[in-house]
Amino acid sequence: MVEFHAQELDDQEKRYVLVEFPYPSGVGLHIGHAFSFTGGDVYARFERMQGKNVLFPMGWDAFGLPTENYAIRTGRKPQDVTRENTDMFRKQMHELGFSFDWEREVNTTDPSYYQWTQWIFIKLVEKGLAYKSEMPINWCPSCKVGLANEEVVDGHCERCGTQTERRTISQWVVRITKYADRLIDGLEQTNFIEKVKASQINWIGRSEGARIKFPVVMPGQVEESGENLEVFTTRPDTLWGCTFMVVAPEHPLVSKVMDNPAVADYVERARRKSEMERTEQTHEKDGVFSGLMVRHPVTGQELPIWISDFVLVTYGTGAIMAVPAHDERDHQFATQYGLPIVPVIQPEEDWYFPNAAYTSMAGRVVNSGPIDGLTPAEAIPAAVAWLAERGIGERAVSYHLRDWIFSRQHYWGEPIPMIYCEKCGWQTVPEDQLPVVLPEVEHYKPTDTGESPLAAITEWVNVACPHCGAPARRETDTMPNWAGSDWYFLRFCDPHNDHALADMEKMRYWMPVDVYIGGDEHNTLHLLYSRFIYQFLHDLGVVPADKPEPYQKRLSHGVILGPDNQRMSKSRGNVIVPGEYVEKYGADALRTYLMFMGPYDATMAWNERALLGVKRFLDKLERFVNEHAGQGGHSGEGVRSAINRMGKEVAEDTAAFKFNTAIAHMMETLNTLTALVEPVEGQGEVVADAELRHFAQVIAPYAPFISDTLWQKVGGEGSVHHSRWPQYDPSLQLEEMMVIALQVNGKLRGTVEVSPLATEAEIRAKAEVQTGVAKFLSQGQLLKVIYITGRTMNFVIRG
RNA sequence: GCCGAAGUGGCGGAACUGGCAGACGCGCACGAUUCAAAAUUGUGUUCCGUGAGGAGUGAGGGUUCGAUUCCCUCCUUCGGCACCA
Repeated sequence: MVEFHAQELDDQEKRYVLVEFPYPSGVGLHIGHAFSFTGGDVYARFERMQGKNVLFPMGWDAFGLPTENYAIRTGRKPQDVTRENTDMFRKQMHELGFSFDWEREVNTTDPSYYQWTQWIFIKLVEKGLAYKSEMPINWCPSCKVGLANEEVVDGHCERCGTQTERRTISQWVVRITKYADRLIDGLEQTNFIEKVKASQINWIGRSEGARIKFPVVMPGQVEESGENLEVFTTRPDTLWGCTFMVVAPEHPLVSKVMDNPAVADYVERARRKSEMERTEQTHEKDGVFSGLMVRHPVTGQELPIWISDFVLVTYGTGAIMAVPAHDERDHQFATQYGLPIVPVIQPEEDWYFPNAAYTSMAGRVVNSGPIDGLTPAEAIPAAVAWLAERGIGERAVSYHLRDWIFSRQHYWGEPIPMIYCEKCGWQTVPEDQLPVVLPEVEHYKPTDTGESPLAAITEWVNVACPHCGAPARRETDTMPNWAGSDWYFLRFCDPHNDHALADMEKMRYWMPVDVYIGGDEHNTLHLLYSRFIYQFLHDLGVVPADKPEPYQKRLSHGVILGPDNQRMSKSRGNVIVPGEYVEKYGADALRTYLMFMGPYDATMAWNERALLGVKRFLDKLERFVNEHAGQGGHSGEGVRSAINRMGKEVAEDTAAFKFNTAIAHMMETLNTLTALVEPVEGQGEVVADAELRHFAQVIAPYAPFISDTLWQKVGGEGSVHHSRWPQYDPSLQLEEMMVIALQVNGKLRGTVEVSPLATEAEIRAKAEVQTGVAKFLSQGQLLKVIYITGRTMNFVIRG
């Protein structure tokens, strides 16, 4: 098999083609891998044949729970399991003919790799972007382990199915929210498809509005306590319609009234509710009056503060001003507890407020002092300005995006390179002591305390404080799965560097990734996290200053369903394993079929009959080449023009990732050739080796194995994969006749065959005598004739 | 609810910036080859109609000589987010 390596700092044009590196699971490559990698491989091979210097790397995102679980279950070392799995994946990738540059293979579990993952974390700490905080986690009482959100399925532990609960433990948190605006703005410099941009923007969830202070009045008192309840709202124009306040059960103010048994009871019930129940949209809003009041900062009215878990402590300030006339949730709550509803927007249509909230932005503001008469859109900035002048409120922005919990209580991940000293607090591990190597041990079972299994390894945990030398302890949590994949595209530029994550000049040459192929499931989190880390590294000055974004283009490949049109799963028994089909039909047939199934980004069902059809095509091509190889002489005109056109069409489609139509063109061309060589009155057209070589080249990216065999059979030198794509010759197409569609009043009435050199008048003369057309022309008055070059002639008549 | 994508034969899907709708493949039908079957191979295959012809790209309107393509109104499906104030 031919090997492929990217050239270092070459003066050729570069192309960095990246497919998401896989998690090497124990079951081997699945069909989804085969599908997405084949797309990347076809494109990479095609670009090489266009003369580009292509970087098409592969590696392993090998930290992760399945390996850890498997290791725990079987008592084996995750390191060994990973090695076996990656060996299997690599072998299967070879069988499928993927042209990865294996000299650049990386593995996130390799200490020489995660040294730099740890280095990035240290930089985050140094820049104040990572901090330790008490954060709630999902806890599985059966596995005795903290779970990441993605490990909780419908409120249950992904591994054992036990219902999870929430616990609060101290964790490392990364301030991704600081980059929220940059992560939105940076999208403008990419050409991701709309879907991907939208999901990123959606996830960040930026909303503009105001923060407003409401002075708190303690129970039984008339005077304000001096304390303020601050709320965030996107509708400051409705402030005058606020009739009560609601705070989340976890809001600090609530602790002051916990001696109220009704409050204590409600807070306890809310705490026990699972995340599922709390976010269930349909669940009834219940709450409890706190006994506290606020003074409306504008009207001076006293308003009650309620406690309810429909208000989230994690968003805004954890407290809201309720405007039941103009917010559905507030309306529902007010109706339930008989709280007043005061409209302050006059709707354009009839509206009966006790029935529903009027949330539209159409209408006029009323009963609102300084902003009366304005439309809500005008009133929002006016209200903010008015409040700001009086020190009551100010413009504010809020995000759905939350800071990123970076700790995992697992063994099989990158150790977080931090040391805790009683005297000095948290210290980063000095850079020259990186990597902090994950110790290989016999027992890496989870502990009862919720700590990572690493906590049990005292000889590893106990260490001198890097600052004062006193006895200290290592952080025993590890990093999340995302950590290693946040920056791997940089490492591919320079995978063996031991002084830096990658050499600046090499990154300058290769970055950004030109095309990044991956699944929809990574369009939000992985893409956001890795863009954030890249932007952070950009601020550090360790990646090229003129490249603010890591990925130029993002392509999300589709999904292959089982033959039953359902998602593949073991339980359904509809799983398709690529290896089986490589054996049965060959890698070329499987690859070509996968690319032929439909658009690259579509969801499509597996169909073995259709695969057989592709196999038939390849066999037919092989037979055709064998029959015609070494004939000598020159190909006929029809043959030359068909092959010439195919080269152009396949190139255009492949470059645009329209693999299905590219293959259709090849099939069509083979059908044409078969017809052309058929003897008509004695002699069919000749097919010379030169044209057969072109065919081998054009199919080479799709069917790398047989194309090379065919190439050599028809006199190709070396490997077809090192050859240059056949040149398109426009002059060959000039000899072909054109078929012009003839219309009368836009309806097809016939066709006429003309030379490409024919003038409009000549075509018209031929067309007018065409029976289908002539019939109509004689019946009516000709108004005008519209000719679209090379396509249509339309006769507009009346009568 | 918000955001995004998409509705074309029996099926997967083609159709460049408005210009022959159904390329290519699957399936199906009939034929060739075969003792027979498989494999291979030929022809046909949007629907209605014997035919001339007519209808037709989710539904309804519009613009245009001409609309799968552009505009408006609606319907449906899929995907993401969602008590986010």
